[in-house]
Amino acid sequence: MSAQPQARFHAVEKAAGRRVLDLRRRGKYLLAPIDGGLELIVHLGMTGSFRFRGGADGWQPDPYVRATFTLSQPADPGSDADPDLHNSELDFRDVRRFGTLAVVATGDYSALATLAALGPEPLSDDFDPLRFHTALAASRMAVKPYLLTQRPVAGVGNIYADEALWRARINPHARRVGRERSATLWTAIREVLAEAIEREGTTFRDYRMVNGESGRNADFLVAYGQAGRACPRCGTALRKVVLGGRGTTYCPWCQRR
DNA sequence: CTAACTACCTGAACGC
DNA sequence: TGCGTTCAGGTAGTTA
Repeated sequence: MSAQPQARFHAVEKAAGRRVLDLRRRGKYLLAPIDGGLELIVHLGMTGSFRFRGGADGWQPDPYVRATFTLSQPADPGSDADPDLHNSELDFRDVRRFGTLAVVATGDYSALATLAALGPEPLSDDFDPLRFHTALAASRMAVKPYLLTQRPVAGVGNIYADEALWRARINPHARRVGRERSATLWTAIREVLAEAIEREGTTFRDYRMVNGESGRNADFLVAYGQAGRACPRCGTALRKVVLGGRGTTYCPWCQRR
């Protein structure tokens, strides 16, 4: 692989020539164990995407490509790798350059504090409603910024936090969330994420699938980006505030404290 | 230790 | 048209 030296790129040159052993996801992080006892970690940040060159969408690199992975034929004949990918070039495009690439010792996430403290996978059995309530009860933060820390549950960002809190009728400023409401939020998070995944993501501008297609979830957003519109439940105008430095839209009636 | 605030980047949309 | 301001899907670093 080749990459520009960047502040948010850590030891990426160590990935060159390595074989990718696996490719997994935890929250918003992509994790690829590579040989040599190493692990390649990718975070797309706000505007990152992966694109294959020369595919059906005709993608060609532009000035926002920060790294390129050149994939080679698996040396192992028994590999399940796709031989069509031989010599393919996979670009990491990232307009705002908030994305992260890092190579670390396998499982050593000490250089990435958020990953090291990452909460359970929201759609797995590890995401337990009682433990979720315990985490919310232990935090002194407002519930929405706390969700964005990735500690109570992995993978909930600004869009899905607003959507889930609206669905659960919880005020984003709330610092105490009872057991019943925690369970409602637990369900809402799983529903909101599962529906967005079913629609292949939320595209405003930069987010793309690897084949260049947009996700279809943006048209289904009820809260995020809908300030001033009528709440679909009660008709009250949705209100936008800044909370924890992030734009936050909610229904001042349904989500009253 | 937690929580709050700032920095990091570029581009699009908006007001004048 | 042009220019300045604000905002954007996120996390890492610093400070209290």
